[in-house]
Amino acid sequence: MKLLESQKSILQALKNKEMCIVIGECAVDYDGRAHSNLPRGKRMLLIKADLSISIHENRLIRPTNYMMKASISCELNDKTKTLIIKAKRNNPKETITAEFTEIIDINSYDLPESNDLRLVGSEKELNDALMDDLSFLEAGLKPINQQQYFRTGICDIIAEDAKGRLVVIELKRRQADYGAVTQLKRYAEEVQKMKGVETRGILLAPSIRKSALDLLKKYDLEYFSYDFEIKERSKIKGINKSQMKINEY
Amino acid sequence: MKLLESQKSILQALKNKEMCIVIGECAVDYDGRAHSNLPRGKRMLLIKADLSISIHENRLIRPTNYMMKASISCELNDKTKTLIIKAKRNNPKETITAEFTEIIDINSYDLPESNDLRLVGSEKELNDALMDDLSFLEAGLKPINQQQYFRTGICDIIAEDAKGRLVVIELKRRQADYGAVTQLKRYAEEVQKMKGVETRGILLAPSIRKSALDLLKKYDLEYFSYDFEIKERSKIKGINKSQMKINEY
DNA sequence: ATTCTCAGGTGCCTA
DNA sequence: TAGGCACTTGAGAAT
Repeated sequence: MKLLESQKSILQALKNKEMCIVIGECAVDYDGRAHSNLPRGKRMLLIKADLSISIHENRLIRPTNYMMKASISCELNDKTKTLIIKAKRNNPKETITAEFTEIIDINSYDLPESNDLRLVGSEKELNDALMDDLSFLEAGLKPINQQQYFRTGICDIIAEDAKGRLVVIELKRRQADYGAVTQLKRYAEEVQKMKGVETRGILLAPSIRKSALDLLKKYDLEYFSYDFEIKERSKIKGINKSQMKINEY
Repeated sequence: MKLLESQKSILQALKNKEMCIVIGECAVDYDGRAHSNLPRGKRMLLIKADLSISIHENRLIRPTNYMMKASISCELNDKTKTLIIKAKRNNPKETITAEFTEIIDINSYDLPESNDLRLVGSEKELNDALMDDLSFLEAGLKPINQQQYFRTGICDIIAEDAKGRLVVIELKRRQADYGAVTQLKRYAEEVQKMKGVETRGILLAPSIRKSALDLLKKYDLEYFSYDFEIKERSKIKGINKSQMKINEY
């Protein structure tokens, strides 16, 4: 495929905000937050309407190189007989240079930009489901706040238990790790300090890494496991407190 | 484009391990770790040689739906006059169903699978650069171990300082956050307990979030900032200890 | 196969 | 704009 013709196709696609797919032999350099080099080889370059650009090899889901909200240029180098697609941006300052020695195919498509993926089973949704009925987790538990911003982070749920103690809840949709425990610890401390009231911290997750459980115990926090299912909406099916010997409150 | 013809193209591409790009109007359902639904719309479906599959809208770098190492099938539904591409896998058990009501274009390309991206500036590389000359960080600092596996994680660097104290070093290639501090804290405690020797913990990062620095101080850990540059190899340019008032050792 | 961590993480939201 | 964090995180390395 002629390079001049290719250049015209790409510029046209950019102008029309069409999804543009370039197949060809290229070498790719990236410089910015890191530095990478991809030797000459056959790849697919993808430009989207929002000026995101990515270079895909014939493996993996993630592209080898990528940039969002790029300034994209496409120029011919008459000396080297190559077509050079450059993507640049500031903040962070970075550059992708794809030098095509051969263009195998170019296709552009007018695909309307949309954003209508409906996702069920996110943490946010589980959070809402839990807030609907906290007594499910423990009798007498009443919701106070959700997604409360602290200096040290964002606390999933704050509630009050039957004995009037504050309860900080950190919810995870998958196995809890160290991060989950240290998050909960931070929020529990924050609440304790702010309110000066005895505060419990509960980590709620489908499972927990053994070492994270050790840390949790050390911090005097509690862990409950739970199951959930996802159909039309997320639904919390059951809570199991027996995995951990908890002092009876 | 005829659906029957499309089906043949896709099956052929799968057989030949070609990168296959399908453009068309489709609705996509995902069920597995979560559940998602994408209403009918024009999109690009990408199948690669390693049987990874992804559905891209005309925006963002990441696909709306994706699966790696999938079992991919492609069948006609004569009643609904649709072409159905299904991707399945076990562990985790999940399914993507893309139902095409219209195929706009299909192209397949024989792109050899390769894996030759050379990336400079990874944390691993910076780690190696630092290990080459730890005295750069502090006079008299001697490396003992690198990437040591603990029960609680993997410690970047362990060294011994001029006074014979153990030093645990956590290195970050970008701004240090809570996670970096709690990681370091864990490893420092682990080493302290194992060896029964006074142990210092040093966090080394280009910068640190203010709240993370507060936590670090609370834990009696140290923070040094550093600059690095990435050309052929990563190189640590300088270390600045003055950002924090550190007790003189 | 599980565990663990990095990533040029990306993307979303809110103060 | 920066902070904080979820993500069907993905991807690789080590156990």
